[in-house]
Amino acid sequence: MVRNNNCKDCDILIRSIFKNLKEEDLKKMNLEKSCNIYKKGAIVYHEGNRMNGLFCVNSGIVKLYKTGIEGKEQIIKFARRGHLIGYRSVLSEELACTTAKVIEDASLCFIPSETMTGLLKTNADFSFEILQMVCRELDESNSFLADIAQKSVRERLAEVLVILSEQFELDKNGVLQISLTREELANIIGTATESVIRLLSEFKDDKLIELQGRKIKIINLNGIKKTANLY
Amino acid sequence: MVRNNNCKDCDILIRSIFKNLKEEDLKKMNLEKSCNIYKKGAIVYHEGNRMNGLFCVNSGIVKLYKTGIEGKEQIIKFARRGHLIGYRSVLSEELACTTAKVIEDASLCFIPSETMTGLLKTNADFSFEILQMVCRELDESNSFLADIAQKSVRERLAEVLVILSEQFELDKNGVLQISLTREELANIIGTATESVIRLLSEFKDDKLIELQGRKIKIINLNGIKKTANLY
DNA sequence: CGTGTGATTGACGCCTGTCAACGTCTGTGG
DNA sequence: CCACAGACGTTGACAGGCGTCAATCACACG
Repeated sequence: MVRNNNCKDCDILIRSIFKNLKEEDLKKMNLEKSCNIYKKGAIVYHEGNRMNGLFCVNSGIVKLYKTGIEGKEQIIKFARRGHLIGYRSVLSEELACTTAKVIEDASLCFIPSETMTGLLKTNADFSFEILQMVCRELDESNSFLADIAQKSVRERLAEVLVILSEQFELDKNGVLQISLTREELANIIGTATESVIRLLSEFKDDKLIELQGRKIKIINLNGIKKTANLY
Repeated sequence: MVRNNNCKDCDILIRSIFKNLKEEDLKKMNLEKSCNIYKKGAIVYHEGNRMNGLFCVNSGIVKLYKTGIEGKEQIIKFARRGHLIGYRSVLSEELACTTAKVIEDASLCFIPSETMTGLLKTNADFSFEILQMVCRELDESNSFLADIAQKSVRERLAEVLVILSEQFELDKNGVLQISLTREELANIIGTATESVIRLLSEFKDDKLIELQGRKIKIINLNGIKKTANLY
């Protein structure tokens, strides 16, 4: 199932990282890209794959993770509307170092390596934009590293709730708009599933959240921030 | 104390990240940069500082760290010959997110922001080179994140020994060519100083290493890799 | 020789991972 | 419509890894 939207009409391309593309760049990109629908559970690419392009997320959510000891997955990031995925391998010309799995039906645009590198070579503003994006990700990664290394599991879980509610917003009832299994929550912060379960129900007892299956309702965000040790 | 070496004669500039600079770029850089000596213990820049340039390490070792809970430092990286530091803040136009402290007398070249951004705007190859560097760092950070999150303190310490012996080589006797306090080792892997001390002496008992003060002699690298759970 | 920083060691106990059993829900096939 | 399998969630028991606290030692420096 292939949908070739016109890049000129794509508000993601126009606004975000691609906002510095000129008319002719957009035209070229439009011809060379291709847009696909991915169902929940689909693997976009696997760790170790040779990549010949990168993806831009139109809609849906894609989970990026590394496979660690004994197959345990370490979640690196949830990519959503406007995010690029797989660019690292294209740019550093290495094999994919993460796996990308769809956790909410997604529409992704595929941009071939040559298109990307062509843009980078000819458009300094675009290039700088990408550079800034990678720098921001680098800082996020380092910050999270420090948290994982220094905080208790309890603090980390609370912090993840804060981060997720910033990234995915809450609906009118305060329910977090991303649905994760307890195991996935555990794989973000590097702990056991059972620990997540126990801590979540402690948070519930503390009136910080309410739980209805995978739905997490944020009741007391400041309280959560406090238990996360964030100022 | 200022030393203005000529960039043309600097083998770091010629070889590494700057290898794609043209004659005229080098000349310009030579005029605009300045080279300083920093003594052990000196702070190059502080977390939160506004940066108006970045540094290239000529010699010595600079420790980059973030300050976390209750002032506990989380070491992100040891920068050495040929490495750039402080570039992230310059590129993403944000305040410094790490502190850079000299742990071995160092000579650093300061490159003003405008010089750097000028090069990025006009030299696509250079720009791409920088992009690749940041991508590599990003992957390193993510990989280390996964390790910290999933491995035991024992495994992490062993892994750090492996990484350090790759980055800083061993002298003819197998002694690691970087001198760190137990606390610094602890601050790399996110544990308590006492744990590092105990584990190091266990490693010694297991004939993996020998200790003479801060000197760590690697005896059985494969054994260390095994306890680090690396293949 | 006093002071300070770093290294060591021991005691203690909590946090957290592991194992196991069981409950719940959903989808599938008979 | 029911039975069953499989994935996920929950709870309890238990041990041990690792953090914390405190005391002591080693060494360098003014």
